[in-house]
Amino acid sequence: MVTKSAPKKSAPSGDIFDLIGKTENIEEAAMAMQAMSHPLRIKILCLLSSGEMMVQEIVEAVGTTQGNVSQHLAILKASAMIVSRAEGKKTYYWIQDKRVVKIVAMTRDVFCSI
Amino acid sequence: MVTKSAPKKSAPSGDIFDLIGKTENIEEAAMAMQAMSHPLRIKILCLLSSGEMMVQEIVEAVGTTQGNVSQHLAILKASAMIVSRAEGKKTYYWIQDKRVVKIVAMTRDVFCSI
DNA sequence: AGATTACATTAGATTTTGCTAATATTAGCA
DNA sequence: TGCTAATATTAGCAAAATCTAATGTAATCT
Repeated sequence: MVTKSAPKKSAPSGDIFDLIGKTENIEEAAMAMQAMSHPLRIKILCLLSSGEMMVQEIVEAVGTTQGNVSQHLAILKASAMIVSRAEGKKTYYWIQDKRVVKIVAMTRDVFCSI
Repeated sequence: MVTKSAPKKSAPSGDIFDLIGKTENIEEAAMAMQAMSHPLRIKILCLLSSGEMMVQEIVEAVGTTQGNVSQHLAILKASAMIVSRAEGKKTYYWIQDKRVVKIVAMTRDVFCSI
């Protein structure tokens, strides 16, 4: 995840299409997409779109085992989709960059028919 | 891919975040993400972002075998990322819904550091 | 300290994905 | 018709992803 405190893109215009056509970063983009390309992980991202949650809450919301949820949370965290904070026995996860939510929402908007 | 000739979303406000929180369509969104989550397929989408191309052009641009490119094109087409038109021996592929390009561009923008 | 709660990690089996190499198909041309 | 060009499809294998079930770890409580 790139913080926007300093300009990072090659073209400074701010146009989101600036990167298209370049062949750099393709691998990173593919890895990010892959982190999002699982129903359970998308569900977790949607849950976290309204704020932070602890693991047990996520487990109850998605309906699978705690171990499995931890695995998926680890994948999302490794790709910088989410961040976490430990508080006693509990760990809270949340989405730092709201653009992640926007990417998921756009994808649902474009590809889902309901 | 949902054409926008009629309202399809549950809330008519047009807000892209309307879908977040709902659990429908998660599978479809995950499948769409998965179709995009390969470096070669992202590269193809970026190539097609500036207009249609025939297979041989794509093969030359991405540097792999023709069979492999056809396989990836088939995956993109099956998920409605791209469409195609046969013209004699040639087949042209293109992106119909520019929001696909936007999703890819946003992902690169958010997750790539250059 | 011992028990419990909340979470992370691991191993192993299964499924899916992706590549290569070969073959099929279809259109146009000599 | 036979040949070539453009693309699609298939089989088989290697690698990656995913799940289940079990175990590890650290914090809290009695």
